[in-house]
Amino acid sequence: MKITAKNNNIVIEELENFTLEQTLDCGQAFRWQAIDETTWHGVAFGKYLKLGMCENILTLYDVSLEEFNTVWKSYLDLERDYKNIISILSSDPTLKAATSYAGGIRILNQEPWEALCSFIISQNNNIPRIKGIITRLCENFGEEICDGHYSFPTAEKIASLSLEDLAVLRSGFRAKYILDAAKKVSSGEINLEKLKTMDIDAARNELMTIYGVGAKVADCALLFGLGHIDAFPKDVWIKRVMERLFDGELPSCAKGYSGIAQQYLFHFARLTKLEI
DNA sequence: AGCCAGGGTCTGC
DNA sequence: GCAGACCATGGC
Repeated sequence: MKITAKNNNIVIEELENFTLEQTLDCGQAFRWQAIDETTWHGVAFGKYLKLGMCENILTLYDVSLEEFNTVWKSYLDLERDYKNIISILSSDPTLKAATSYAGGIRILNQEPWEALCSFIISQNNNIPRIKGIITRLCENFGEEICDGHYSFPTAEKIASLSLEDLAVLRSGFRAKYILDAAKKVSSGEINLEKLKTMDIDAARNELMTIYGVGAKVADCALLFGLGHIDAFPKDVWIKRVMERLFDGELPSCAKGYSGIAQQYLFHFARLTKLEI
């Protein structure tokens, strides 16, 4: 991986195990849109980003080296050695097959509150509708960053709202869960930053004190927002995978990387519908 | 048209 | 501890 700054852009060459479509549209984040075949844009950490990829060259448009180093390098998980992880996972034939379908996925390091709130919305829901609800959440209660692009609203902002205010989301029974999470986070009753360094089981237990947060939603927050790379969220697809392909348990080679394995398997399962 | 969706809570055994 | 009803909404 070779990083250079030119013409207000950041250009990353020799980047392997990364594709925009798989990373930005694999169901781990819900706010990225394709502009054309090679270009995507969206908002994270309150900043708008447009990025494009041709061959194995990634370009982040209109980004300073400082912004890249402090925000996007970590967000896109560019420093993790996925090549090595894939080779470790590949000692199991099923995981190897999954990585061959989904080898361009990176686990995004999202903002803790955005990840938690997004996956509360995700429960018993489908990805297109999740995206719609989150779009309305940001457009109604976030800040406009540049034309038509909004930040994810803070927990404080949402905590100041009522259930009636949230009706515009059309999020159904999830609205009361969103409110409770926002209140617990904004009051400091739950300190998301602290959960990053906490033992994963203790952190999960704290998250599950939120009304409407069970093990699966908690594990998504841990994996996608709190840096717990060994969290293993079990949604309906992963449950099918575990039953049909693994006899209930992940192979031992996935130890320490179960979150990454999980995302490869999720993408693989949805893509193939397990009709394999 | 009806099943399903990156589930969780509550109730009743 | 565990199965089953129920929860809102809309994508396909």
